[in-house]
Amino acid sequence: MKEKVKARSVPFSKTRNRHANETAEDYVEAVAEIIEESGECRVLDLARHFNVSHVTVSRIVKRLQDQQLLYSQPYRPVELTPKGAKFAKRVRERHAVVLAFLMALGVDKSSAQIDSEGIEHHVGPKTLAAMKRFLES
Amino acid sequence: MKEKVKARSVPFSKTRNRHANETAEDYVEAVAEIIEESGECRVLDLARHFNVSHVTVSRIVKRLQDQQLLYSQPYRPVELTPKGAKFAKRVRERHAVVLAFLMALGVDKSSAQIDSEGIEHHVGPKTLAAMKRFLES
DNA sequence: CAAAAAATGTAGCATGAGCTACGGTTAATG
DNA sequence: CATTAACCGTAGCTCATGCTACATTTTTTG
Repeated sequence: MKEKVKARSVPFSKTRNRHANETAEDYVEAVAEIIEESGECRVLDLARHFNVSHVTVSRIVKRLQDQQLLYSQPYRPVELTPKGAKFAKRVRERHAVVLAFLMALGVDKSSAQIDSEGIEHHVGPKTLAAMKRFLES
Repeated sequence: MKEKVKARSVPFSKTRNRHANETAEDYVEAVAEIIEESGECRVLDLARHFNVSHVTVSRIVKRLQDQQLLYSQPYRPVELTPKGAKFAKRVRERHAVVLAFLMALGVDKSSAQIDSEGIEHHVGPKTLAAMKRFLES
């Protein structure tokens, strides 16, 4: 007889959850950019953006909709909820700071673009502030 | 009327593989540190280090052994293969540079330690070189 | 406006990383 | 030296992210 599965006690320190949060940041950021560039964001736009199948995208969109970051209806474009738009704004600003910072450090644009996309998720408030100070000097 | 959104010139690598590689970096680095500090590295040392169950550790150790980065026998300490030792050296040096760099930027030690552990995995050769130049000036 | 093309959705599978429960080994110690 | 404690392995579950194959809906077009 199997026992009942107990509830998780510490949900957010673990790698799996951290990665899921990074995915949320990436998707919300991409949705905001694609809407800004082309007026609307389709599932396939995201699939091409992340170089991933549309299936992967639509499952993640569903989860982010459950988290009230995105909104979409079947066969319709993906939109940002107000919560998602605020989240996207923060993420995009942080990304812009990291990118500008790396270039100011002397990293070429191409490398800076690649590295900033990985680094941005791990830049805490203190580090972000330090990068801003550096950019202003 | 919407325009096509083209895929990024340097697309995201597949997230799952990226994460697996980060895990390899983290584990190899931790094994090297633990051996240096206490003479040997047990599965439970790693479990405590990453705040994870021993089951998770032993599965990952098994995979890294298949990749010839680690070596272990049942109920025995985990060791680095020659390949793993070289890998660990590179990873630890990069980590040290990132940590020193953040502190030199003015980030407090505690924040720098936390952020450097996330950032290190995404610091490419060009960015690493730029950080080293900064540290020397 | 019907047929073809494009876009999405669903089913079902793989792998990585997390867990608990349980059992087997090794090391400590009374 | 027999127990106990610590350590480790295996079974079997969840969830997140990948996929292909196939079904459905929307859009384009002949």
